[in-house]
Amino acid sequence: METRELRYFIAVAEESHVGRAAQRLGMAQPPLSRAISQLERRIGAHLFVRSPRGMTLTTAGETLLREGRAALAAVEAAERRTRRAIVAAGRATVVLTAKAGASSELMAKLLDAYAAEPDAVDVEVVLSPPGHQGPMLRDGRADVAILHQPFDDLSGFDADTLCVEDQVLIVPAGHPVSRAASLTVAESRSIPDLPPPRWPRLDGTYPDGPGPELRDLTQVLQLVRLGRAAILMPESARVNAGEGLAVVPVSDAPPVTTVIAWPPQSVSAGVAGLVRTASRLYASPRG
Amino acid sequence: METRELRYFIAVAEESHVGRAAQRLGMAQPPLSRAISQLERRIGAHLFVRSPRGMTLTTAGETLLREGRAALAAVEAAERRTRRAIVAAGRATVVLTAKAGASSELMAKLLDAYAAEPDAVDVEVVLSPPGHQGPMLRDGRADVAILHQPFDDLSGFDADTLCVEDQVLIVPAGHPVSRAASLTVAESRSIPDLPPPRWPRLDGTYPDGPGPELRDLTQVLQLVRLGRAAILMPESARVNAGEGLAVVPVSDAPPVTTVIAWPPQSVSAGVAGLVRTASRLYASPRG
DNA sequence: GCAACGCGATACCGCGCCGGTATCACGCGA
DNA sequence: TCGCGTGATACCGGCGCGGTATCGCGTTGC
Repeated sequence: METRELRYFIAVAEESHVGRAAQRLGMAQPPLSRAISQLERRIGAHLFVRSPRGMTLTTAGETLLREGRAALAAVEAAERRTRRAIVAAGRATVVLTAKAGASSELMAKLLDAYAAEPDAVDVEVVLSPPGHQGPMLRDGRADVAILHQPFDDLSGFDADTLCVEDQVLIVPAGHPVSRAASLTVAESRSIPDLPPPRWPRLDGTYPDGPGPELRDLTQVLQLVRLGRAAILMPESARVNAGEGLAVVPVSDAPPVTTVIAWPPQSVSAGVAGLVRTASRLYASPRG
Repeated sequence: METRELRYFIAVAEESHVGRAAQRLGMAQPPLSRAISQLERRIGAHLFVRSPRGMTLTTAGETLLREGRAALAAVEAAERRTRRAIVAAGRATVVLTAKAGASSELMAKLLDAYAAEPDAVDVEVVLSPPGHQGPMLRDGRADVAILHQPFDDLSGFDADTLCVEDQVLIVPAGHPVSRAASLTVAESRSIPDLPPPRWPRLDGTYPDGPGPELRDLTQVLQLVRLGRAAILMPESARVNAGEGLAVVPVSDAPPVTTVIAWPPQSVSAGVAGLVRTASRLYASPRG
């Protein structure tokens, strides 16, 4: 199977409509229709059931969609990382991605310690909204990531645990809720004038809701200070908090585990060194 | 990048020689040469350094070889699993692979328990030599596997622990070594007339050495009875041992952990059910 | 009940790309 | 210096991809 066929199949499967898929792929409908038929003939299975309303996946088709997405991501990851492996000024580079604004103290310590290593390579840090790190690691935009359990999906990655923390609700100082002894997660989500902020989805759009649209931690702390939002965060965020903020314990919030994760088939010297440094600093290997 | 290009690249990288790679691919040398040049131009990096002795990988090339092998395996896995997902007689099938002959009691229990589930699908069991299970899971010849730490590479798989056992050396009854109170691994490998057996590599060939060539546990136990070999195995193998065999503890052999493993992007209903049953029976999830 | 619409499939065509043969350029060893 | 082995280039033929035009068919609307 060629990646071209896989791309075509995924487009049709996602659109459930050959015409729209063709449009998305920038081609005409008939060749796409034919390509899908050829793929079905080569695989030896019907991938879609045709109806006058469009195309629906069969069981085999669902399998190919699930597996094919991962496979296509792997191919694109291989290409991206190869392109990035071109030695720039005699020195390779590693791309590390993390939640924007979070765990800044931990990351500063890690990067400083790694930079002091004799064989350290340059580390490019890419900060992105929560939940975007896993996909970046999977499709090769990053080589190594700081992830957070239980929020991020670690499946397919190797990982070392860096730290475990409880979560607290950060609210504007002086707000009535700041005097509460403790809250539940459900309560923290339904404070009338302090809606939880909204983070962008993978495609960059935002879910509906009353909360403000955000991209990083600086923005959210500013909004909390302005009395426009409340946010559930690991305790360590308190050190960045400063004036104008108060902290309320949340009784039933799960503890959050910060890990350093990497795709196992992608251990360049840079990634290995970075992980080794992290393990040395935080010493509690897992994977 | 197309999988055709990836296959060509991997062949040339592995052969370090365009001509031999072309022969292996069943094509002439010039188009392969051109395809590699095109790939390099499209990626924007030199993947090989050309010498009059052949082709050597650059750093970028090494990255593409490492990542590309995994990516190609993922594509082939997608295709194989799709082909297998064709509903056969109204019933899907799951392929489970395990070391030939080993852990038969555990597997029998697992398969019986699963077959009793209301929504169980057919399970095809594929027994293969030690070390072949991981690759089969990676390239889609199997959906779920019984693996053994620390021998098998679990990276990229999700897994649940089933049991942990110590290892013992199985020797012919009456052999002088059977009267030893305990041995080290090094000692167990160097008993003059009882060489460790040889298992096939992934390509089916055997490493050099004095020991007999084997493919499954039945063969090895027979050979041990005949006084031709000694083998290091988990304790549970004793139950299959029967007459003519003796067991010697091995002091420094690492304990072996039996796990059920599966590729995270490939959780069909059958795999999920099988894993659920295994966890229920052995209850010690690992992630 | 019939016409119009929307869906995917088919027919046909042209061109680009892939793979083939023949040959070249070049470094190395005899 | 010549021959050998390496990969690269030149050129050609055919397959396959993608394009336009059109069909078959089921659904929907009046």
